[in-house]
Amino acid sequence: MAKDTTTSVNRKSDIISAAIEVFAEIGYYRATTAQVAERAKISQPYIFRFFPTKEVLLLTALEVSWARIIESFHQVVQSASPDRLETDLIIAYEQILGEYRNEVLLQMQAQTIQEHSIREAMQGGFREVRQIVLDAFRQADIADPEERTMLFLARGMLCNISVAINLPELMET
Amino acid sequence: MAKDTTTSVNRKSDIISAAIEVFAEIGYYRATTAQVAERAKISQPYIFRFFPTKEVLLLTALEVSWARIIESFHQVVQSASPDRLETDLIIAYEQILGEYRNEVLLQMQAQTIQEHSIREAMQGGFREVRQIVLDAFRQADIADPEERTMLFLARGMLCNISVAINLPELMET
DNA sequence: CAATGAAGTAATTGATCAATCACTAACTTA
DNA sequence: TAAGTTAGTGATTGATCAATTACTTCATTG
Repeated sequence: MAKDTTTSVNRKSDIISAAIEVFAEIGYYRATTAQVAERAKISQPYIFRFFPTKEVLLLTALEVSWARIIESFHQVVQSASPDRLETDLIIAYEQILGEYRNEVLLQMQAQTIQEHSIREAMQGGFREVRQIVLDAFRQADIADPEERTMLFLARGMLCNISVAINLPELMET
Repeated sequence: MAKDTTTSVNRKSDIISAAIEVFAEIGYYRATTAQVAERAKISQPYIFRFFPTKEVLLLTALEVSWARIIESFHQVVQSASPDRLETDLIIAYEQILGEYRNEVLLQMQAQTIQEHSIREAMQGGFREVRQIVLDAFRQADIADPEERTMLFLARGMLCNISVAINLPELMET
């Protein structure tokens, strides 16, 4: 059978992509499942064939966004030379911020969502990213790797805010 | 006339305080005006005698939270010696995070709210805090004041996240 | 071709919520 | 004391939304 280009290969990933966009643009609580469905070009009830609740959809979207950062950092750490390590990690993160801005905006929202499953996903994501960076800094014999890791993450979070509220001077040096 | 301790001196500030708590705990969009009213010990409709909309209430709460940080930083800058400046600013911010955690959580939420008035309040708050710190660093002849200001703000934002998602290792060095 | 199942939707529901309305009770002042 | 003002509430409303139900359409297969 020839591939039908009018039909998506994977409806579930369509819904996740739509949810990332709509949740990021409108806010998780204010966004409606009808808006997600419209973006994914399906009917609103069909979302619930793939996700039992709106919250599980958010959780899945969050996991996708963390996986992208973690995978990207793993690749940098594998291939970068020790003296380019931090620079290349910064470049990788800036690329994610440019190409997957909505995933970062979603993570920012999730920082203040109190639901247990969301909190766990955020803790897990931050913990893993921190560990990857810290291990890489140690491997590269960078001095004071804990502080350098903290400052790397801190700059990243300020960069997020600078993008989110459109205030570039926050990152000026 | 003797002060009636069963009656609040200022209902409006009661409502703002209640809103900061409820919005921070539950999330602005998910929190209801009825919950704010309950916390402020008034009826739900009475909120709308003081604030035309829920959004204006959020805006007012945000302005209160920024004013607290700005005032505190102004005091530190006025009284601190140049070599204690950054340390004292950090102490001041940590005290705010301890005593007025909810105001910081509210600001974190507002970072991803797109409404124009909220966005403006966030830009204005960040701009003013950055300017206070930058001016103080320059006055104290701190080297590379722009970068030091950026790193000061960055550490603050990571500290916010560390508190919000309860992951203290994010700030370990 | 009848039966099965996959893919999808229209219509509905029950709950929730911001905002309004209509009202009362207690003060204040001329 | 009558008239007006301030402080406040109960009841309602119109809109919105997550989730469910009951259905349709179409392709496959025995």
